[in-house]
Amino acid sequence: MDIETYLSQQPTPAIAQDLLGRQLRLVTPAGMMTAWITETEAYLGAQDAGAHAFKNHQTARNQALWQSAGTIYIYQMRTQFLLNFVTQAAGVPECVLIRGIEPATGLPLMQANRPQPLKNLTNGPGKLMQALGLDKQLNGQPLNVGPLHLQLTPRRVPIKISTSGRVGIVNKGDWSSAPLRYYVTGNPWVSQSRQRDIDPETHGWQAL
DNA sequence: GTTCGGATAGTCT
DNA sequence: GACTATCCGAACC
Repeated sequence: MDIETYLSQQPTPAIAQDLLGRQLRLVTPAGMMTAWITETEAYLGAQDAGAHAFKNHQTARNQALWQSAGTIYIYQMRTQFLLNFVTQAAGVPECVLIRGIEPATGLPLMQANRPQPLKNLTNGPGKLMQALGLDKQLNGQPLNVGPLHLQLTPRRVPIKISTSGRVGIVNKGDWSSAPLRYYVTGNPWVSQSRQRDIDPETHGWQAL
C-alpha cells in the first residue's frame, strides 16, 4: 500500500493508533536514521477546537493541512519544530502529530544532533526533531519522496496502547479531554513518562 | 524522582 | 499585545 492510501483509508484517530510501531526513516548525507513511533496525537480539522485548522481557518502557516494525505506539516513552537503527517483527502485539514520515537539505527547521528542521554533523546515532539536534525524545510512536501520516509514494514506491535487528553490543549472544553493522544504503554520514549510506568524488559513491544 | 516557573520566537488579532 | 500542539533546570521531596 502506498503512504497516501494508508493515511486516508481510516478515520484519523485510527490512523494515529496504527502509526504506533511504524518506522520513521531519515536519509541524510551523514547517514541514515530510523526510529519506531511511540506516541501520537490526532487533530480533527475544522470541528476540533484544539486544531490549527479549527473552523477551517487558513493562514500562511497551516496551508499544508489542506493538501493530500502524506503531506508533511511542520511548524515552529517557540524554539522547537513539531512534525505532523496530513491525513484524509485533500481539502480535509486533519493530521497526526508525532510526539515520541524510539531510536533504532543511526543513534550516533541523533546524539550528535542532540547531545543528551538516550532516555532524554527523543521523548517529546521538539526533542525528536532536534535529534533528527530537522527544521521546517520539509513543511508542505510529501513523505517518501524526499529524505523523510514513513515505512509500513518492518514494524513493531505494541502490547498495549494507552490514551489520554492531548498535551498542551487547555481551555478547549471537551476537546481538551478527548482521548486523542495515543502511546505505547511502558515505552521509555513517551513524553512526560514516569520511571515507574516504564517496562525495561519489553519497552511495551510484543516479542519479534 | 517529580514538580514548578521561566525562557523563548513565531503567528495571529 | 496575547497566545501558544515545548523544553530545561532549579528546587524540593
